[in-house]
Amino acid sequence: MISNQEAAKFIREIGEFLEMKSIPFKPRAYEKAAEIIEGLEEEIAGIYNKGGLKALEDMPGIGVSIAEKIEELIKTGKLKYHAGLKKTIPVDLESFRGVEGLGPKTIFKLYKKLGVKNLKGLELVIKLGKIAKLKGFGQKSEENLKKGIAFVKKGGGRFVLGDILADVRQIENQLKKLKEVEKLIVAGSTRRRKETIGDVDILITSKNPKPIMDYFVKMSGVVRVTAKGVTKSAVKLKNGLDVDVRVVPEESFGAAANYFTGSKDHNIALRERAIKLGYKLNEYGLFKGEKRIAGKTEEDLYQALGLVYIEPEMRENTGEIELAEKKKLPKIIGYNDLLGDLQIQTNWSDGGNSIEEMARAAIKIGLEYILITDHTKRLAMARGLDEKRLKKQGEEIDAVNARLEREGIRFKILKGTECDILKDGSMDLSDEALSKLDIVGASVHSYFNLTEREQTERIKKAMQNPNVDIIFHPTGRIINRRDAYPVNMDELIKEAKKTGTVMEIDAYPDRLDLKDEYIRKCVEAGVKMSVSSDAHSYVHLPYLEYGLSQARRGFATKDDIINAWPLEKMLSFLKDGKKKY
DNA sequence: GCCGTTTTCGGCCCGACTGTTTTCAGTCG
Repeated sequence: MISNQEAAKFIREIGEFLEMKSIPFKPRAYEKAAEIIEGLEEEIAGIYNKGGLKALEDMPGIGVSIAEKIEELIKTGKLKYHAGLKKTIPVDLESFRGVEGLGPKTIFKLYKKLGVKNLKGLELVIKLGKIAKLKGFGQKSEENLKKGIAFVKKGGGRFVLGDILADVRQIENQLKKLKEVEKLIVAGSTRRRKETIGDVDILITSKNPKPIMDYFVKMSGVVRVTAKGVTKSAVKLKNGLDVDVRVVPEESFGAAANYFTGSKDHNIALRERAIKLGYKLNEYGLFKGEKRIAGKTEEDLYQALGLVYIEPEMRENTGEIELAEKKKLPKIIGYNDLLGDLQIQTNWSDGGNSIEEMARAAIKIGLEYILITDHTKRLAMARGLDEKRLKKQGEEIDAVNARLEREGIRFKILKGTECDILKDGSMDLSDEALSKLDIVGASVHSYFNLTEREQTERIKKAMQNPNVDIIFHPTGRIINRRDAYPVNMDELIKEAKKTGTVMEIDAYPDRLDLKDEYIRKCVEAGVKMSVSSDAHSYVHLPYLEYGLSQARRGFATKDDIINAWPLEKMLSFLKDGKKKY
């Protein structure tokens, strides 16, 4: 059966072929449809099997013509229209994907003039020095293509937010020190807190932008200047990160902030809304004819469009605009709302610090409680605890709690575990040992290659254990390194609801597991979640911020996140939830 | 090709920058 990715690829390529032929408007329609298909959570083949052509046509951006093409793809795995186009222009579009500055028109020109059909062919003609001699091309175009190819081959270049946010904040602070800089924000996917970001967009207001641009392109760490103008410059840093700076007039700051924060889909939806209301929206403001009616702040902009303010993390055009229109946007959890951290490893297993060190670090960042969750014996590599050592650890926790109390510190260390879920769904520790803990977390660390059915049953069985309170990092993915294990999340969420089990949002920067779309599903299903750092050292505690970003992207409120609740409320919720089951 | 509070035809987001041109096409966000 054809996957959403594959179907989207066919549709997108049709758009690109039509673009090569300079056919107006159709390319956009195909591109849009491809994006819709790619973004679907459900399998398109499943949608078709359930509801037929009609169900496809009912999707936004997909009409009769594209629906029929999808039908053909699902039924035959092939698409005649696509094949016909590819026959007349036999280029491997996929191979060029991601090369900067190389769009359909250029690919077409290279094919017609030089017979280039794929990336390899392009590399060859570059080597032969044929590009620069082509009409419309020059030395620079050849250089840029070369660099673009090298970059793609190096691995695409999306950065894990948590890996580069510190660098970004440093640049931010450097620029803020310039006296010409008035207002400054980091916009783009960084502001939306996407789990990975492609580049960084910085927005500045200034009456005298030239010195800012001069400074920016010479900042330490800059290896290449890709654009330098009066209002826009762009550089590449040593670590491969692209950073753009834009200078905008003060009165346009809100509109520009909105525009450069994106997402692109959110912006397009806002612009279409503006047009419907008889306005025009661009990065300089909201205009009625020639007159600017809003755009100094984002708040006034949304208001003028008849919307309540939408937090950056929610701006993905996945329903937030409709909710804002009806004033039904949820009040998402804030960055200071956590009272505890429910996943912390110590030097009892593979952590770097003692229980007391972790506790004192948590106190310092304002938390009121933590749960100690060292690994269990199956993870021998991590010096996992058996029942005996777990009992001993409990004694140490009691001792540290007593010490803190004597010092008059209001703080509680809870006894817990990150218990391995074994292959058959049973627990790595005895029920007796688990029942003595305050909170039990359970997680998968082995047999990632089970079938979806087996993996789903395995985790469901863990949820059915009356001692298990939270499923840690429920999908096991590591961003940029390892995909989630195959598992049916809808079924797990249903089972979590049924059994009163909490799902974790692991805040470790390359985990962020659950991801935003699953968080939203939990919110909708009324399944509670925890946001935890998974800290293996006290320096990891600030990772909670990334978990909160993810929770906000998933529309979670304080009410959805149990460690935003006072200790007693949280503990009694966990007890009751499992008892009912 | 898609869409609809200007609806079943006639619009489709919009501006900056680059590299090549010598007024603009292509790409990007």
